Amino acid sequence: MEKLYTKETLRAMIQPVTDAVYVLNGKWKLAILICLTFENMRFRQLTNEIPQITDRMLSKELKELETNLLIRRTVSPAAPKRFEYSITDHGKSLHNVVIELHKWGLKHREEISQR
Amino acid sequence: MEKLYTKETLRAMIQPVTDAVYVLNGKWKLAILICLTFENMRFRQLTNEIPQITDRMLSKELKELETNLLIRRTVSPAAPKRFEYSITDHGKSLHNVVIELHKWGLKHREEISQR
DNA sequence: CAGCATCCCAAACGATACTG
DNA sequence: CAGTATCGTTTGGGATGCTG
Repeated sequence: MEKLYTKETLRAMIQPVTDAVYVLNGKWKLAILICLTFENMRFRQLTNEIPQITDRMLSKELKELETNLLIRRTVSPAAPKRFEYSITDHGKSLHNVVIELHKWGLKHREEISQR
Repeated sequence: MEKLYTKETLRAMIQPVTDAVYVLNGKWKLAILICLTFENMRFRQLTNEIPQITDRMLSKELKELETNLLIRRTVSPAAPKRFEYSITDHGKSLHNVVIELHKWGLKHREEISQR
């Protein structure tokens, strides 16, 4: 983001960037997405992967992720019914964002711990 | 984030990614950062660039950004004193994150508006 | 197992007024 | 200009218990 960017270009970035963080916000959203990146999971599996989360919050966060088309909930028709959560293509498109956040998160921890 | 990643690798990503969004969270943080990417700015300039923000919120967000070493506040010694905010190298290191968030934010808006 | 309902506390945010 | 103080509202989130 050097001076290659005009003021107008930068101004135009604010809204999309703000939108993005807004969607990803919530204490557990990224954790859930990262889990579902590895494999489809059921509700109880997710609570095991993310031990501190409560049922209430998992339920809420899953709904919001679904609303934003980042994950999908499927019910197997046959008894016993299985409820499974999986990441959508749109969710997968967060790949680069997650990678960059990860890199920067590590860097930031170092930076902060040094002072 | 395909199956190149083991479950352990993905588990290890959760904390850094969560750290990163935590730091960037707050309704105006990225907006401020993007503004300061273009040029150093004074308090009142920032409120002009980001019309909806209140003095209180700008003040709060600036402090948090400074605590996290993303921006710097400098006071010119000569009268009249000038208080200026500028982005730090660490703040600039968010470049890739911002770029990816921007790209994804645009994509997301399209995705959502289609349904 | 897969949640939802309720209650409650803390943090985020906004509006307004005021100060050096 | 560059903020701070105070107050009220809204949202986020934890604890617990209940349901199909």
